Parts: sequence; structure tokens; C-alpha cells
Amino acid sequence: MSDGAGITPRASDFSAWYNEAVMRAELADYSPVRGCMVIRPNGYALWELMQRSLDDLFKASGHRNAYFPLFIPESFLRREAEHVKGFAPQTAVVTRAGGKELDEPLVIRPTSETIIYAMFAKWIQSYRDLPLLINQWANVVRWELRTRLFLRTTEFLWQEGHTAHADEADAEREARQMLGIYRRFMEEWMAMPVVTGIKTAGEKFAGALRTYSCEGLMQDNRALQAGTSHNLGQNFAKAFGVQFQTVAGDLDYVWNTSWGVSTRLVGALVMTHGDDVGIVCPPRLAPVQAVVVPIWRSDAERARVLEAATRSVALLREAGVRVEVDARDGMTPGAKYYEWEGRGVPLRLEIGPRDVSAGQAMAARRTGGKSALPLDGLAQRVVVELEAVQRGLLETARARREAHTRRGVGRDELVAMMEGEGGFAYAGFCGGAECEAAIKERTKAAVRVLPDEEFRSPSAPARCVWCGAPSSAEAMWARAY
RNA sequence: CGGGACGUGGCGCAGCCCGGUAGCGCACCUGAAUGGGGUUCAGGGGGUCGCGGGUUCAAAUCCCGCCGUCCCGACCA
Repeated sequence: MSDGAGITPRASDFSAWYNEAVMRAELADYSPVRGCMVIRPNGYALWELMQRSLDDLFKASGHRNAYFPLFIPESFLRREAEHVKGFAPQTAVVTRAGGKELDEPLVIRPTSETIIYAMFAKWIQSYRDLPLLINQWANVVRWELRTRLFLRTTEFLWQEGHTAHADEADAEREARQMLGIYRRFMEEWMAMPVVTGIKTAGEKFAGALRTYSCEGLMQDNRALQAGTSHNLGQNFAKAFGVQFQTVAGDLDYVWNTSWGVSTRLVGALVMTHGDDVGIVCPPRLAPVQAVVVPIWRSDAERARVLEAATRSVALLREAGVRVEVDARDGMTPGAKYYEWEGRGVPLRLEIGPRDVSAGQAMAARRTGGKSALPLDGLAQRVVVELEAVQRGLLETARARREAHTRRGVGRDELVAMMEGEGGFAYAGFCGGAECEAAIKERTKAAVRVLPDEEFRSPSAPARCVWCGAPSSAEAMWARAY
């Protein structure tokens, strides 16, 4: 993509399409540091809008933001056996600083459970201190060999919620609540339908009792884990001595949860809604929701048209619409259209001399379709248009997911599906690690989740798709990112 | 870490086999005309040819070494 011509179509090479769509929209760029990317203003604006929306949801559910150190003493990570086993291979460690060897190496956080719960131990004395509901927005580092813009990079941005509760039921309630908040955000803001459920023992977070996940289906029919929420049980509490005095006067360990979503969501958004022209932003998260392109020939027309465009923009801004006007000279309207389409702007308003005379603007949806909107009452009409685009994106994505979901698949069908077109496959599962491993070996597909009730098939499968033993739960398989 | 390809203006490439001092498209800058789906013409700026060594009168081109990137196989939001 050197000349601004079309990008690789999704159907011919999805990975190439993804990279080109991201680059064309100027969301990110490769950096001089291996495995690390630069998030450019367009991409960061998208992330900021995601952050703001999520942050509001976290605050509304009683969480408060805090910030913990980037560096974690190596010994902290070691205290929880499963946790260190899970992360040790991926950590970057500082051994030298200030011109000399450190007494104790400092791990650059791959996640912050250890240092946060070490602090919780100081802050929590009594059941009256519970629940403690904390969130932090931060960067983390996980050394990766194979990286993809937004989807997997060595350093990424995320939020990690960390909470402490007096009993298991309250922790479980919290973990499920946050999963629900993630789901709501993904559907209502990102227009991305997800399947929620619990991870199998083999797929859960290192150190967790249970891990819940939101799984989206991308346009190449591969699954993307978009957000996770963990009930950590008392594992970390015991490792870090997070104890409290109960109502009855006994000492007990707290129950923790942690939950996170990352800049990976930007990648998810691209792969959910993008088309062969480039990315498509759902209006609620679009940094620019509407762009006004004025069209003129003569100077007289230019003055008239710009006047109408400027007035419209002011009214739209007043109505809370994020709108820009593209009055650049020396560029044809068509060239502007392509540029804004590549950025995924959901609505374009064309205002030319004919429109000004007719008292209207031509509105073109990024998702297709043009219509004339009267300049009188334009803001209200634009808001309606944006809502329609938002709704349409979710509907299209949901229909696509349903079209690539199969239920009650048998062994041969599972293999054929995963080796072929991909998608979500629902089937019975005995719960055995051997079957899970064998299926992964044979099909490269993993159990994404044991779906929550509302996603399960009307009649529960009786037998395991692989070994034929009685099924313990319905599982959903897919090849994943 | 094992297998394959590639490093030449900002991006994409040609030139290399058969050595002679670097070219094309896009992008960028200036000017004019254009302007309802990538506008045209004219002019212009920009390159230690990944790095180091060797062969040669002469190296992007041949030889040796190194570095880096990308694609494919084991772990991960």
C-alpha cells in the first residue's frame, strides 16, 4: 500500500488486510524497538474514548482508580507458585540500575497482582475495610516473540481491576459483575457481540480459581479473547498475608478478583467492523463521528458553501457530535472521501452549492447508503443517523457470528470446521484435559469457554465430542488469536 | 530456537546473473488550471544502495563475515 490505492481485500489475505487497515487509518506504526508499537493520535483517540466509557462504568460500580509501581521485586512474583510459572517466561527483568547491579532484580510488571496484594495486606485490617475495589490504568510488558499491532505486542496498555472481599460469594459476584460490564461495553459501545463463559482449567489465568472471558468472533472466523475476569480465591491472599478480622472476631484471608481489558480491544474493533476500504468506527467510539466535506468551484461558491458548512459544524458540536470540517484546498472531494473512509468515520456530510440552495446536506454512511438531510434540524437528524449506524454494526456483526456458529457438532465436523472455514463450534465435552489437548493437537482449536447459560444450546449435548463419554458441560471451540 | 525469503530516497519496487558511480511508481514541495468519488500539466527537493572487510583502475552489482526484518512451526490480553 504505497500509493494510497486500495488495500489488500480481507478475503485474499486477512492478516495483510489488518495491517494495511491499521496503517491506513494511522492508528499505529511500528517502532524502532522490537515487538513494540507506537499508538498514533488516531489510535490513541479511539483508546481514550474506550477508556473514558469503561472508567465511567467502573466508577459507577464503586471502583476507584489508583496507581502502583511499574517495577515488581522478583521475590514477589515467586510467592504464588502457579502465577510465577505462568509469567516467568514472559518477563523482562531489570538487574542493573544507577550504574550498579541491583541487590534484587526488578521485574517489569506483566500484571500487578503481587504488588497490589502486598499493599492490600497493609490496608486491610477488618471486615469493615471490605470490599476494597481498586482499578489501575497502566502499561504492562510481556516478552513476545511473534507480535501483531494491537493484538499482541511486548508492551501494551490496559486496565487491571483488583478487589478484595470478605467471602467467596462476594468475590464471585464481583468477578461476574465485571464480566457483565465488559460484555455491555463490547456490545453497546464497540458494537461487538461476545460469548461469555468460564475458561477450562487449562486455559485459566495462572493463579486463579476461575477465569471468565468474553470471546468475540473476528471476520476471519477466529476467536479473540477480548476481556477476562478472574476469581482468584484466596491464593494471593495467602501468599501475601492479606488477612482481616471477621464480624465474629476470627482472622480470615480475603477473596480477590482481578479483571482486565487492553488496547487489544482496538484490534478487535478493527477486525469486527472493518471492510475492504479500511476500518469502520462504531459511532459511540469514533474520534470523529461525522466529517463535513464542502464542495465548490468558484470563490463565490466557496464562500457560500463554507459559510453553510461552518454553521452546520457549530450546531452539530452544540448537539455533542464529534465533527470536523475538511476545507483543504487543492484536494478533490473524492480524495477527501477516501481519506476519511480509511479512518473509519461513520458519517460524511457533503455540502455543495446545489445543497446550499436546496437547504440540505448529502449524508453518506460509512456502512453504505446516501440520503439528503435538511440543514434545518441537521443535528437531530445526524444523531439519528449515527444511532442507526451503531445499531447496524452490531446487527451485522451478530448475524455474521450466527452464520459461523454451529451447534451439536460431531467429531468429524469439528475437525472439518476448524481445518476449514473456522467459526464457533458448540459440542459436548467430558471435561478431560486429555480430550482438550487432543483436540487442540488435531485441530489447533481450543475451548474458548464453557458458555454461560444464555449462550448454551437448547438441549444439552449428552456426550463428549471427542471421547464419547458423558458430557459434563457444553463447550465452545474455535481457533483463536 | 529450527526451515524459507528479503534488506536500494518516506513507502513499494527495478537495477545485481553479464562490475563503469542509481532509476521508476506513489508520497512530498512550488506554480497554474481543476473541484458532486482517488484531477491534470509543468517545475523541484530528497538516496553513506543494512553494516564491516576483501577482490578490482572501478562494487548496489563479485567474495567473506556480521546485523536486522518478514513469513512458517512450541507459549500468550
